[in-house]
Amino acid sequence: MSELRLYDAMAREKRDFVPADPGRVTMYVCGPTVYGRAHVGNFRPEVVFDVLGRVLRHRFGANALVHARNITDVDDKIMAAAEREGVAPSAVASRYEAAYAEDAAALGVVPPTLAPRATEHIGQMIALIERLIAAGHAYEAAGHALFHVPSDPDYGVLSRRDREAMLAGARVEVAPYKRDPADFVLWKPSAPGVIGWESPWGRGRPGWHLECSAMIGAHLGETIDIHGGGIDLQFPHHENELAQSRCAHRGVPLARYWLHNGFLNMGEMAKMSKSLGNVATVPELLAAGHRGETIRLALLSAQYRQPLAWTEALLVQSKATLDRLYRAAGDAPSAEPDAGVLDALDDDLNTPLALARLAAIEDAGGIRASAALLGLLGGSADGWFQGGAEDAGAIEAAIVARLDARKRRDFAEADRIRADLAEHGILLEDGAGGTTWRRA
RNA sequence: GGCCCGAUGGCGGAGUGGUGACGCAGAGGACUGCAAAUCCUCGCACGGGGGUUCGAUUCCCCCUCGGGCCUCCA
Repeated sequence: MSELRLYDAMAREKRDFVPADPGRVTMYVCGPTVYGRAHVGNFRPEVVFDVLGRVLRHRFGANALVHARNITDVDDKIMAAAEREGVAPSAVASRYEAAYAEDAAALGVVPPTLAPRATEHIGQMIALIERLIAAGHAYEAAGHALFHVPSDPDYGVLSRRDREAMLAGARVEVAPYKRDPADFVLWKPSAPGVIGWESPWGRGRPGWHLECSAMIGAHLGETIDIHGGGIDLQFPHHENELAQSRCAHRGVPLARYWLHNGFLNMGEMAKMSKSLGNVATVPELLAAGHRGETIRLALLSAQYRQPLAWTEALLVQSKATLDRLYRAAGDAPSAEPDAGVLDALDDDLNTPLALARLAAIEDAGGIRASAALLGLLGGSADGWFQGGAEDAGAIEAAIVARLDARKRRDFAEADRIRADLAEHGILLEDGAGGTTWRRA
């Protein structure tokens, strides 16, 4: 077996993946702020780290992985949405948390081991701030608690930001109560009537970066193996998270490997969406006739760090690829995964190469087992080709009528029946064992 | 403006200092009443300009274009 190698943003190179404890591999991926329906791009990390989870379980054992993905359920955008709708922020949060789970499930994502919510860890967050203040890394000012960036000589190691350049390019006015322009909020005051919790610094709510540090500490430990998220989160979110945790934990690093997925390039879709006044969400894509597994394959068609051009054509192509794979896999039970596919995934999750090798596998059981590492081909071939079609009985009847016509050599009638079915999205195939049908 | 990443055939996308995977689409053939599926064959692409080198798509520099970040966007 080859070594699993992952590109670590901290080292800026691929490194052999060696967990601190092979019996308990810990992975934390930044999850959604639940203020609205997430679009497909939001699910790239979800699918990518789901594949990584599958690879890790294959390598270290089915129960060896602890995979946490947070839900940010307190945030100004949630409050704004609640305000608009005249409902409680918790109502907005729980609605979109459910929607997120539903969309992720449609893409074949295994629910993470843990899905902690920010609002359920306020106590831990307050305790973390107190530790930071006691250690001289944070201070209180005007009802806020702030992290003092100059107190941390290692600040910036992850994103390698040049402090001067950062300040020069700052687009946002510096709040007057900050001791240093780079200081960031750990806790901020809540006005009466809006969501908030009592704290040593008055009634308020946590800053964005704090929850991840607190929940990682509470559920996974001081140092985790893998920390993941979108490339946009590298700075400031992960940098700040890292600084908070390291400073609160005597300099112990927060994560051993930092992974960031690239963005979907929404060029064409964005244009399409713009004219429709919305963005491409999973339910919209499903309603347009694309299946979750098709969307999943499309999301895996580029290596996760690369940008991926997201287009309608990509979905059409992904569907055709699945047709072929399901046909090749048939009803074979899962066997052993292919070494070539494993090697490709071991090389920093090279999913396009894995897909290429998957296409070359001869043995059906090997196809299924290998596809399972990618979270594909989870269903039966019949389910893929015929599932969801309405009125299978009528289709069967039409097939019988067509066979009868063919026996009479009335090919005009036979072709008319076939064309009629095709108009309803049903394709016929005359094989050696008789005529079968499938959805277009 | 600063920092960072990307640019490969019609499309998606691997990979590499020395004859450029794979998939989808397309073309031709076999098969079929005709199709579909399957099998065989084919298309000969590394953004532009310099440089290093015996040789660059691969390394270096510049340019162009696209994307990300620059305090709460996956």
